Amino acid sequence: MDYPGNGRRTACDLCPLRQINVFRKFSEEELDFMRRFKTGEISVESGALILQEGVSSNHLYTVLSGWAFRFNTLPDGRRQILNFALPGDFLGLQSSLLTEMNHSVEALSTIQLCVFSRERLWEFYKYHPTLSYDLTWLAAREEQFLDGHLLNVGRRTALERIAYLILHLFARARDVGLSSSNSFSPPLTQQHLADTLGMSVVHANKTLRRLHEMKLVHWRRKQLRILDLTKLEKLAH
Amino acid sequence: MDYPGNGRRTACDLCPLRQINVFRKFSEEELDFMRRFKTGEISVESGALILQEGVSSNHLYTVLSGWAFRFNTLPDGRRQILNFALPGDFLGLQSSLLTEMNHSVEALSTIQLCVFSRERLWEFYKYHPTLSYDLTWLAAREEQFLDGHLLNVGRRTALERIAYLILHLFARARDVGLSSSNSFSPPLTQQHLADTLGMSVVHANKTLRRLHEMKLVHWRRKQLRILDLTKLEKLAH
DNA sequence: CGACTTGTTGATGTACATCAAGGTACGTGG
DNA sequence: CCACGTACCTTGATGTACATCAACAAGTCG
Repeated sequence: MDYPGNGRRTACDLCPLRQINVFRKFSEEELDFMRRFKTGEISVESGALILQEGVSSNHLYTVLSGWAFRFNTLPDGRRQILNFALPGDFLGLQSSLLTEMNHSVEALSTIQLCVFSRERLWEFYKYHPTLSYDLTWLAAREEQFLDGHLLNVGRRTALERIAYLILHLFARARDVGLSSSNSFSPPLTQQHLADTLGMSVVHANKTLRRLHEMKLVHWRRKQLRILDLTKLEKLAH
Repeated sequence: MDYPGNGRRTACDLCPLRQINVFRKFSEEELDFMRRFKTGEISVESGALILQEGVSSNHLYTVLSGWAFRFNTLPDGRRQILNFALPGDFLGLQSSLLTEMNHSVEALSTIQLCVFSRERLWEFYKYHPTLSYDLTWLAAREEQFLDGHLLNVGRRTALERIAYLILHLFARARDVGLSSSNSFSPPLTQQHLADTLGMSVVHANKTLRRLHEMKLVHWRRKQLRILDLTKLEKLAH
């Protein structure tokens, strides 16, 4: 494969993210294209919907700052959180490629988004193979995350599940520079935790408390400190 | 979006699949490219591994006939089935785009595969935007399936989970012409069922039995007949 | 040569004790 | 006020253990 640099990349590089060494450098031509592709920026308040199931949005987004989560609900209200979106993540690709979205996206904090026109996605593929390759790369990575979460809720015990999720979130936060050496600030309630891991809030609370007593983590007031990374990793397998 | 025909497509169209109306028609040029991209065909016996976690394969596959499943395991042997592969599905895209596979793929029946060279995937993007668009489309669809499965194991009851999975498999089999009006033949054991839905075999058996008693399905000897589609759909939400 | 046992294997069915997880309810605390 | 904490009882799910059943292969006998 003669594609240059097989590391992490994103599609948005006119934004603050350019500084972060996580993403590859774009060529002048690509940057120029991205500038024209971009239609604006918006800010969404915590708790507000960014994308809604069933609705086919005309927009594509990348996250500039803040957190969001993708989720799905059953008619009776049961909710499953599918994954979290952090700076550099793409939102709404599904509704652009497939006929309609089958999940919603809600902001977890105030979130800054870069807006792209969905209609011009095809130009991506037509004129910019490197950028479209990146897009598929992002889709494949998201798939990998989902594989991990499915294994997590399907086959791990409650304690292991929380450990795994904490490590996943920590790694993701670290990758975009949102963590110090052993702590970060996921804007999650225990309800979010429960809905991500497929359990009730009560049980999530009890289990998290247990992790607390084991002195592996310290999670209070939206601040999460990892006290024993090695043991936590061993617990999560 | 001026991309022609926004329906279902696959990347492989030199193969028997061309007949199936599920896939869009390829242009002569695309067909020619695909012919050169293809490096051969192989047949894999039921139970054998097609791709293995951690190993970075040099091959990409499309399924010509037969069933397979993607799965992940924990060090102690607990297994989670992530999804099933049917004719027309792509296998091994992750290992081509990302540094390594984080799941394995095993044949559920004798399976015929079309083999492509992983090294030349980049040519896809460089010279054939329509085909690379298709590839991203497939990745997005797989992501949608995974979203559905995650909601399933995370938030549905055991009974609902089985109902949902049966409907999912039925729809997929129907789409590639592997079903009659109300029955098909998924080559699954109850162990596969349990590992897909995140439950024990015993519980899968009891719950399936309950679905049987409710006269919604009839599943014996690898033959699955749906007796009451409407009720089954209502149960699965 | 074909039909009839027998043994083996892998999948399925079922019972029981145990345990993990759920739901309601009501507390505290920032 | 909303998120977190915790107690209580209930229910859903697990694991072990063992019985059954169909499929297949090999050997036996009419």
